[in-house]
Amino acid sequence: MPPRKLSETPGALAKPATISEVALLAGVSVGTVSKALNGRGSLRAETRQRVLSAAEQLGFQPNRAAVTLNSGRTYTVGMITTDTIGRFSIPLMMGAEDALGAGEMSVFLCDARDDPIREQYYLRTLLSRRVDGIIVTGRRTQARPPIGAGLPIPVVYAFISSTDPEDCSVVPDEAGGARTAVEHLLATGRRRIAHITGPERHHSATVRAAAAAGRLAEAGLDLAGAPMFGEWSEAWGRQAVRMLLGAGTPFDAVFCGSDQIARGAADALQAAGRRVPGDVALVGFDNWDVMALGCQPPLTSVDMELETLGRTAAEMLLAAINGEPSPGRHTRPCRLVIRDSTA
Amino acid sequence: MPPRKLSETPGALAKPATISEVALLAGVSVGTVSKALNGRGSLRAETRQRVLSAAEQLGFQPNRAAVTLNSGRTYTVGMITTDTIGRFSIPLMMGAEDALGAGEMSVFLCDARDDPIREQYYLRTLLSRRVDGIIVTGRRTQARPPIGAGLPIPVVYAFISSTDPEDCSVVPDEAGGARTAVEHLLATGRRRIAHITGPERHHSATVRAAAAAGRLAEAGLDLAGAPMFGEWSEAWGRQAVRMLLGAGTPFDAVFCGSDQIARGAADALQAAGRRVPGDVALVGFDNWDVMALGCQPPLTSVDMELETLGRTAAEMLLAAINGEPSPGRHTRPCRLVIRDSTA
DNA sequence: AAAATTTCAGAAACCGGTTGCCGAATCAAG
DNA sequence: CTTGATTCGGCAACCGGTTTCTGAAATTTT
Repeated sequence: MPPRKLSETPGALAKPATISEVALLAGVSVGTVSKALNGRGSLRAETRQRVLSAAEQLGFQPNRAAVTLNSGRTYTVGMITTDTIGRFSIPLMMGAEDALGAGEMSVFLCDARDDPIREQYYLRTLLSRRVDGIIVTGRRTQARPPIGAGLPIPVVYAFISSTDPEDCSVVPDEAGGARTAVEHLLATGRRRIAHITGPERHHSATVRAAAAAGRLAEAGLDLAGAPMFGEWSEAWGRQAVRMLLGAGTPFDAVFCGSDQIARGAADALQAAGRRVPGDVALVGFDNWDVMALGCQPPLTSVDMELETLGRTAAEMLLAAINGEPSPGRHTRPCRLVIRDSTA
Repeated sequence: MPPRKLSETPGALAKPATISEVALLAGVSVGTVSKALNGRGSLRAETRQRVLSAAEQLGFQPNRAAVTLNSGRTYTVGMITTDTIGRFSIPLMMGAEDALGAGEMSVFLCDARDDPIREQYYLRTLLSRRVDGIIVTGRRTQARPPIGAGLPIPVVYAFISSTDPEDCSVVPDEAGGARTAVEHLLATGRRRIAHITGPERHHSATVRAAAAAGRLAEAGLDLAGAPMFGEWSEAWGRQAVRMLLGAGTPFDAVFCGSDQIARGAADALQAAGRRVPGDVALVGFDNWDVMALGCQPPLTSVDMELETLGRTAAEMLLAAINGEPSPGRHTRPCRLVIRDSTA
């Protein structure tokens, strides 16, 4: 039998075949077709085969709307990114989409763009479409109010988390990542470690700074100078290093709150004649390939394993849909990727 | 009336209300409810109001599967990214999602990951879900074979294009962008312009290189040396500049095929003691903010306006769904963003 | 050969909405 | 007061599948 085309009339917009057309062609009733295609009931092997080839001949694909109407299941989930789709959302989404696709689930993409009105609009849309569940993601790990109360379907927060401790959230262990970074610097013999990071109002910045200082304290050490809060930009990395050099504080390593900051720091250090990693070791955060690899030398960095995080969130959502919820906040470890900037 | 919750029993997974529950509460038949909510038929104002408040009280949202079943419309489109979701796909997707959301359409996200099998799987899934249309995107502008023949629904290619000239494709005018870049360099007095770009097998690289050389020829000039094909990386940008300097070819500007290459070039130029833009002006391509703004000095760059491109593709798809297809290849202009690297 | 059992496929209800048609109630005209 | 026109809401078919129930035909048992 030759491979079937999706339509007998290429170029024309043919209507998809329905089950009754298959029934007609096979000379049976629609109920029989349904049983044959789904392996239900008891049918003669010859009948089943006749139905199967009729279905194949017509390129029959069951109308999911009709299936949904009986089963109540849509095999569909919504993914809401509370802020704009960006660098952090992508690996999350890819991991989630991959895990959901393997479970035969399709994903509705909703970009709320930091607008609560858009967010509620999307929520209503998804509920009207009777999605089986919802994944909420965002650019920041900060906790946020639940997207809705008493929803008829399970919700999982990924990267971002919900302020309701009963909600299921999957977040990276940023504190653990920061501790690992500091441990690595200590292990390579550094003792005067400075910290340059993002805005103090950002949860990630304060958590990482506190964890870094905490790990140093365990070793009987302090940060070289106070943590330097600024922005998540290369320009701030450059500026902070110049301030550090100007202040005369001795330091042999800088742990940065992001790879962008670290890259700016690397540039400013080299401009000032300090060698990396000879004079100063450098650790970044995010393991963003274009930054970490584009930097000279390539950056050691903390990877939050966002794709795994997204996958985990999706798996938890699937479990919740199947009646096995995982309430509460779940942290997942970060991974230190060692490159030349600390070699 | 107090604002309604989505459910009367927060915490529990309440089933969504159906139209017959609304009918029961309002004391009318389901047909009447449908007419009241959709403004059809002729109803007494009092009856309509009674139905509306009953619906609101129950938080009624019509089951889209049921609506789909009799209208045949799903108000849903599929978006297939042929390769991994990345830097180029994101603005495209955001633009498309925005335009579609305004048209009350929901978007299915499908990441084919460069795998033809995944691609066909997603295509079948989308057809089974009876999406109203499909947008195909990809990382490269290169033409690709149509995703399917004789499909029952319209398809629009965005950024990427189809080899079938009858298919609707929306692509950036890369050649025009390259010409504009060269024109800008000429206008600022540069005459010896080198070109560093990506792999020769990439459509984008050859098109841009040819357009740049063509525009120079119109001015009676040649490129400074042959176009340098390599990779889309900073490392290649650095290496190519060193080669250029080593060869002794005089040049006062470099037009780069990407912002990453341009940034590498900037670093290598400065390391060799050439000032940007004093000695050498630099133009990138893509206008990728983190690269163009992180670079010192900030990069002049060609913006392909991908978000607009995505929006246009979505609008063409909506038109096609409404019976007004726009067959053929549609190019959209690029925009030159001028910054300090050519000031 | 008649009765009991098993096999297999069709009829019909159902999921949750939409819509055309029809009849009851209301009102104006004769 | 009867007739005719109009308003308004219910009934039922329909969209495209799934599933239960039922009964005819085929098979086995006595």
